[in-house]
Amino acid sequence: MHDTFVSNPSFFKLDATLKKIRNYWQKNFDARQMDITVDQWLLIENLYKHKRITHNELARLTSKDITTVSRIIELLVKKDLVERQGSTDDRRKVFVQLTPQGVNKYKDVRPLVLEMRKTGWNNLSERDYNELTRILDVIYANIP
Amino acid sequence: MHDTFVSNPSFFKLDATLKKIRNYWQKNFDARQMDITVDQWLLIENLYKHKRITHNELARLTSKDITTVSRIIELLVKKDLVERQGSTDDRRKVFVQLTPQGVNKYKDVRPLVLEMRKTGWNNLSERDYNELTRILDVIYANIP
DNA sequence: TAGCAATAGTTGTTATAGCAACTAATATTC
DNA sequence: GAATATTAGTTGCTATAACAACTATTGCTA
Repeated sequence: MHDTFVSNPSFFKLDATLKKIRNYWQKNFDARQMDITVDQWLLIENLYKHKRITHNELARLTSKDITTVSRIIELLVKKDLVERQGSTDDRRKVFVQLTPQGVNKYKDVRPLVLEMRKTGWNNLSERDYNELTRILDVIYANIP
Repeated sequence: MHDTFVSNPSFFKLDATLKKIRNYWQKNFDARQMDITVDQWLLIENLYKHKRITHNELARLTSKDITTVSRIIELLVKKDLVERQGSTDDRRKVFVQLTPQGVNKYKDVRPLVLEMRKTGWNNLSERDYNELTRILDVIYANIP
């Protein structure tokens, strides 16, 4: 393995790309008055898909710290997009689900997200997508 | 382009991979009492390479907001790793450079960083590295 | 079954990220 | 050359990230 390869700047490149995507998403959310952040969207997306899950599961699904999830959920509850329900069989658990307004928010934002994903993948093939996925998966698995 | 491709979760995967790398780096920094954060390291690395630059240039080089750079530099100054010098020809500018302790910090941390980069690229080839770089560059360029 | 360990979640603290508003200095333009 | 625009940097604010410490509950085990 070459030294230039070992001392590669991929961390920087990953970080820069992610920041660019995140800023682009946020600017579009703001421009269309969606009144949510990118990470709030990620939680909404998962709640739409999984209907009714705990903070813990949501944290695992989104690769977020449970404290971060707890605080984002708090903001979403304040916006009436999400509601919490204590579990009856295990009273430590708190279930979370979208309110009707939360479901509407999902449906409002979703087309914009698809559009932006398309923009990001412009000039790239499905093979490129598979390559990126494969490489990131290997890196992820390499790290203890 | 397939719908599954358009609705791909690459943002999530990028985010998850970057978090894993960042946490791994931070844990190793902490374990060896390096007393810096990952982003502080990124600034130190750039300051070592460029010797004496302004906040603005540092922000551009690291893809960070200038306010973020300003605050990280503040922390590094408190640790005596970095010193600021007002420019004489343009008194708006502030030049930043490593102190001797800052240079020592770079030399202390550098081998660990190379080791961790190697770990991340385990089971991957130089071709994979070039593919990742290419794909991320295209995504970056796609986004307005 | 009493004591201890593990789990779910919250709160406090520090760091990074980005926007807006601000100061100070320099550049532009009429 | 004076008014205006632009640029470099700081400060205030809100959001996300991660760790530590904490409460409440549940599970395990001697």
